[in-house]
Amino acid sequence: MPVTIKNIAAELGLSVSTVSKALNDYPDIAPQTRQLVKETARRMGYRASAAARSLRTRRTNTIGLIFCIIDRHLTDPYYLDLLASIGEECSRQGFDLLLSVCPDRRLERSAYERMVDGKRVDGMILTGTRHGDGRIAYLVERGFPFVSLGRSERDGDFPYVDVDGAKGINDGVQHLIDQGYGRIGFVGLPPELVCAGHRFQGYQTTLEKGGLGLDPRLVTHCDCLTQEAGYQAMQGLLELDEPPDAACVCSDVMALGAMGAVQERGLAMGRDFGIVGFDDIPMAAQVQPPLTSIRQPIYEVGTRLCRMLIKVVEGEPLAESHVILGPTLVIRESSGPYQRGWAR
Amino acid sequence: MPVTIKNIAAELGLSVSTVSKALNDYPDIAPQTRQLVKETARRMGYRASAAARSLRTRRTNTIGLIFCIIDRHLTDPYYLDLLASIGEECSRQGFDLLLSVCPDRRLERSAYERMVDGKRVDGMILTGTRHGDGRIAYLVERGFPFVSLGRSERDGDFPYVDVDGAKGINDGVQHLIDQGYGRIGFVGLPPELVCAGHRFQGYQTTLEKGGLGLDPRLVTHCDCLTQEAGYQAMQGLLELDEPPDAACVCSDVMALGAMGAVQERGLAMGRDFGIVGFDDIPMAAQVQPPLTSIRQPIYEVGTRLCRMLIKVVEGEPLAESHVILGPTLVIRESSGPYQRGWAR
DNA sequence: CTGTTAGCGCTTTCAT
DNA sequence: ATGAAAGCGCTAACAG
Repeated sequence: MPVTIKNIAAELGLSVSTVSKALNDYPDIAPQTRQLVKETARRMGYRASAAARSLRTRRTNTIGLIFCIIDRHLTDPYYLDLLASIGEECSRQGFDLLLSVCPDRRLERSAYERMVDGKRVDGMILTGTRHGDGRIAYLVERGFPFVSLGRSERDGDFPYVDVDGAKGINDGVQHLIDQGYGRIGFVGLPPELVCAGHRFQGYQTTLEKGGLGLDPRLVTHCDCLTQEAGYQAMQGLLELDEPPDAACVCSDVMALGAMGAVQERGLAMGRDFGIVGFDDIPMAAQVQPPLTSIRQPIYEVGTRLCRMLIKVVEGEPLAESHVILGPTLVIRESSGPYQRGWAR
Repeated sequence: MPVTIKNIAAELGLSVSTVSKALNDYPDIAPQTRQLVKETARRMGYRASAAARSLRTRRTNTIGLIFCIIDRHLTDPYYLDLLASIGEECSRQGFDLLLSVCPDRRLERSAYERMVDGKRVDGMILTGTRHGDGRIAYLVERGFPFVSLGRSERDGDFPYVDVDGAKGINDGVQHLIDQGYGRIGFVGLPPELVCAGHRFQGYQTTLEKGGLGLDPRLVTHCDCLTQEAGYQAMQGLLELDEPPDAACVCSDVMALGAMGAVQERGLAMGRDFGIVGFDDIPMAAQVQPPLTSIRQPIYEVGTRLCRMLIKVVEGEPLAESHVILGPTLVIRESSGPYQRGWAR
């Protein structure tokens, strides 16, 4: 039998409203009464009913997160860190995290409706903004608080945290150029993702800056962020008449697949062929050869997203609502100095 | 302005109860009325308020999951699959998943109280049962529905799904023996975990069965499931006067660290020294040499846990409440046939 | 078949 | 400083 505010009131011969006020630190309650009530509550093992409170206050102290697992297969370790960082920050702030894993893009909309219209959460965190993102349109239309990981076309409308993908790829491509690679391919993210474009821009700009023309045949992308897709994409590049001698691959998981394709051809990774990945997942340091990768400060991203959202939910002003964090190039052996024909 | 049942009633000139019943498919409602109500609800964009409904029905349609990230550092990919499988099954069944990431064991209790006593969830999924597990005691005492991933001392009290760790380790150790390794070490899980004991038993039994005595100096464990801990543990084993020539390591993440320690000594993995890991995380297939590992059917575990819990919550009987699933040995190169002194 | 009524547990005016 | 009362949105007896 759960103990309610009413039980406490009865126990103490007080009214429920007094008890409620005491518990919530209202000023117009005698200090001793407050003390007494709080103690009794603890003694009786009282916990406010989340449903009742939320019905009354229209606040749930919960934030929502929906992962649509096709969009990036949930196996990507990237997501674990994101989740851990968001979860930890939530917990520090006394918030809960309502997570929905949606196995199909067609169910995504209704997952959002469940959370938002069903008033299960106070705010949402969006990840992986897309071009013409229906989720953003929906949330903006509803006037529902949210923050996103990633910019979009509707920049002014909402707060976001993003990682500077152009800068990241720039560093990666420049590094490949510096290592002597001259024909650098690009394996991009699914084009529907807004960040896919930023990264491509970084590629394009850096090639031009480095005096290497952009050969469109060297540009490809994956439709999902899996190793298999990376493998296929790299296969495609290697089968060209004039294949690349290096590639920037926009996710480490994809890059692992790409490395497989390269090695399968008997090319020596980091000599005949250079690869730079993106994300710097733990596995990057473990594979053979270790994968050079563009590290996202994902823990900080998650923490800041969460903090910003809670501020928005509580009606506090945001110091900065559009945050762009810098990635870091982590150099390992997959991008060693080019030694043409080393393996032959 | 959110649309409520009352608005629909007003719109249609019906009573709220009729609308409610129509929406919830009560039998005593005229088919046409039901139809009309449902249509209007959709047209007006109605979504039942989760709080109101849950206050009334005492059901939240939400299940709870708390990760205490020291117990197994959340970076372990194992957790992603578990989460994905639980999340997906939840979503299929129309349930939400309330996740709490608790950064400190001391906060664990209050995380449970928030969810359970605050009636935020209908049931809980526990992972990583421990000896004298306070969480189990608490939930049993409260009479709160839960299922656990892993057995415990209080077996009869609650439903669980577990993986047969003894069998898994048995297969792994036997495989090492078959490959010609004769001095097989053991790097165990934190001893507080119930499954740590099962796995050790598997080790012990198999050694005896194989006629190899158990040398206690070859048995060690990690206090947390990180690569670093695995590295340290293996260091310890290799520094012995008579070091092992192989080891069974109870988690792949730990095993990766262990491999590092082995290779650092100039030993050839899979020739001088054999390693078998546990979990079969994706990285296992990617490292050099690929890691032989005992695969847990983690996706099935998650799905079944979720299904069982929902049954319990809905008061349906469980066909089987104690499920033990079999692991599978996935043989790769880290446990190649022993070739003493190959590297020298 | 439909409507009336009561109340889930809590917060919040407004009186006292 | 405390209490009475209303009501958040919904469901579930019970009448009609």
